[in-house]
Amino acid sequence: MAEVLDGEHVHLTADEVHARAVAKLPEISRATVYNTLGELVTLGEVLEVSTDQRAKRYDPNAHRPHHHLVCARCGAIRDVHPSGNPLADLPDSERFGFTVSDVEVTYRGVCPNCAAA
Amino acid sequence: MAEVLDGEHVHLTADEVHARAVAKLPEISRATVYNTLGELVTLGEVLEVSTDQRAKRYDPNAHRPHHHLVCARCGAIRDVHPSGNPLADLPDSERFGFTVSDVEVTYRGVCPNCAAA
DNA sequence: TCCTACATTGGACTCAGTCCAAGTCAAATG
DNA sequence: CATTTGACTTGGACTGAGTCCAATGTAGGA
Repeated sequence: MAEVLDGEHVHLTADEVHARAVAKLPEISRATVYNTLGELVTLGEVLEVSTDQRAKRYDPNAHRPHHHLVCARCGAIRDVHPSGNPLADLPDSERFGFTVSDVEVTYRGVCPNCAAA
Repeated sequence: MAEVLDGEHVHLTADEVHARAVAKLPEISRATVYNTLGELVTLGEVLEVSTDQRAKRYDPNAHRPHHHLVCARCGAIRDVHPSGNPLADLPDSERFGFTVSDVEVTYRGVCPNCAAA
């Protein structure tokens, strides 16, 4: 089942993952897809991305740290590798006692497609 | 109705906003709260924050640019003002033709409360 | 006073995600 | 080989957040 996501450099919703899974295992249920995605997420194999859209998206590219560029109109997502490490930009005085383990940077804008339309 | 959010430096869900609104205008409906929140968002008076939780949260502090520190356990949110400007860290070559207008940085970690528990 | 325009209501609806009892299968055991 | 056990899967019901819309209420203008 993991193969469904593998090699895809796109960011699918759970339903899209389900649709693809069905192509290979016609009997597979949504519950199983959610279970498996959940596992993959806790294993760190896959990343959950919550955009402004309703549905979460799943990012198979969990191994290379990267950020996301989201189109505010159509919701398209691109991976992006900025320079700089925003974690370093957060001084202790701004941590309020939190144990900060992760940063997630989301750039918002309008993609070329939507800008043209 | 805007007053409900005003002065609150917390990040309420729409339902919490509704609950507070009811305290002042007992007849107010959820639909109205969503309408008003939507307007405030497009006016730029209020910020929508999507965490990993299911419900979006609304941030009344839209005027000072800031980022968020989210507790992965309890979902608590704190405003945070890091140094540095991550927009500048995104070279043109990583913009893929997008018109990038905004960055949103979310630090994830565990808050002191949850760490203690 | 009556009309019109518009915001508000409440309730039905959608959609993503979760839950759970029942079913299925395969490996382990007798 | 037959049976038990345990883990995985199923499908369908359920929940919670958000949206939609027809009906109602209200304010202001003629």
